[in-house]
Amino acid sequence: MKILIADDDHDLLGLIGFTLTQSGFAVIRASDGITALRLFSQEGPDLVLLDINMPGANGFEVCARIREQSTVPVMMLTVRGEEEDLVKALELGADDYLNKPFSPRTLIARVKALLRRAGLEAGAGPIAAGRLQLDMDEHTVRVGTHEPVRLTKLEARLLQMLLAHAGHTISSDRLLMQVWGHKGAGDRQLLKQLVHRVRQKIESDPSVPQLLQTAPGAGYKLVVE
Amino acid sequence: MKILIADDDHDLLGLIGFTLTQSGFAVIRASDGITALRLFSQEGPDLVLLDINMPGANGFEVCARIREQSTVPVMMLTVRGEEEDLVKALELGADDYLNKPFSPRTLIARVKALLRRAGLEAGAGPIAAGRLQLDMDEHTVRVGTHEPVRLTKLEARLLQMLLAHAGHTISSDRLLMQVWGHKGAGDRQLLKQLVHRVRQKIESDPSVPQLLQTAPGAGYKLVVE
DNA sequence: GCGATTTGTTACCACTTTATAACCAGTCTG
DNA sequence: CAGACTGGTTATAAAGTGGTAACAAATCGC
Repeated sequence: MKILIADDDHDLLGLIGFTLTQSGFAVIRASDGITALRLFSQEGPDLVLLDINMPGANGFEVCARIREQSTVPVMMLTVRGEEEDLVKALELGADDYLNKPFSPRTLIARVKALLRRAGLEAGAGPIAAGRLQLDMDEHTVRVGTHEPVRLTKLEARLLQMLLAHAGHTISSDRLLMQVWGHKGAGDRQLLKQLVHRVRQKIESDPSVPQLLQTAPGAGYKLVVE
Repeated sequence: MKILIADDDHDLLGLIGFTLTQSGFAVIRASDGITALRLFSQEGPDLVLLDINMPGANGFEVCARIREQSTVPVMMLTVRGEEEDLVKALELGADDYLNKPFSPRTLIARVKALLRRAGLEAGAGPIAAGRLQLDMDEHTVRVGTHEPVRLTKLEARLLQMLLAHAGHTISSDRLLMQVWGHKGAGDRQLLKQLVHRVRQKIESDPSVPQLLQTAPGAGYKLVVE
């Protein structure tokens, strides 16, 4: 599990890096925003820790840029009391924040919680629910005993979200956010299309969905018998 | 999602209550510490907002008592600069704090972030009162052992409000405000219609309401035996 | 760079939900 | 008692939602 840390405070960078390494994470360090963005594209980390005050490009800019291309979990490091910064960060799509100063214990707990929420903790191997088996590595689903079906990136991500909460309805807004990131918020058409395409692939009769059902006015859910 | 607010400043209590209600939370209000603790046991809220300075029992005491029996997320309202208070609150088990004064936008952002962190944002399951079971995720109600009935957004919202204060009459004005927001205020027809439609769905004989009853001249209430 | 795949955009239709209006019966009030 | 008001009902118009198709734009693999 790779984590990118960006902070211009060298001591803090060292401390955070050490703490995370001790807990078994692979750590990538950046001491300014530009470097952070370069390393992000280059390394594709599973989680990003951003200080707001940085030279080069500040935390907001980096967060916004990352959100343009990815839905990776982002945690911001904030200075206690800077309310405006905090709200701005959350609205830009940051998933959580951590007030400085913080204890290593807190850091680990929050990082783990965030990874868990993003459904990334388990890692390898296919996830299953009911008659569905999703393999995120191969980008395939298998329905019952049928042959595995190839999925596109977005289709896989949608199914991942639905599968992670199998049996429960997930709101359209939430799906939009999780699949497309911050930018996609509000565009229902995207979701309509994606659902349509996924149904073509996994339903035996796409016009009468048995697995990926609509909860009118609410969202979609994966039915597991 | 139920939130308990405790603050002795009546104006602030009103503002916070209104803000949260607008965002779809069910709000329980207390203006002193003793009341807060009583309502906590009684209502079992999903998040607690505590002012530190309160008559009865102050925020610290309330927070400590709550922590004896629950791990519910607690957010403290603090006065900027009172570092001592802040540290004490966090040591007592508060999960976050908010400096006064704060904007409604900040409040919402922080409350949501805290709920997210606590892993409560998604399906906290259906809320129940009497023979009614309301599932806000799926937008359905179940009356007794009948099949669940689908609700529209507004219907669900109305029932959420009534259910959150089951057994108590809620004034028409308040319902209008909470379901439609600012703009709907004053239009009784909207509410008449909505009540009518909800009764068609949940009452066995809609012309003789057993559950959603009228309090003439006052408002409506949900009867729980 | 080229063809194939994937993703985004626009449009249309059927259907549901919400808003608006009108009518009726009962109650309250001067 | 008349007139104003309230709440319930019905009918209809306006707005919104979800499914589908066709096509354009972007991206990927070679």
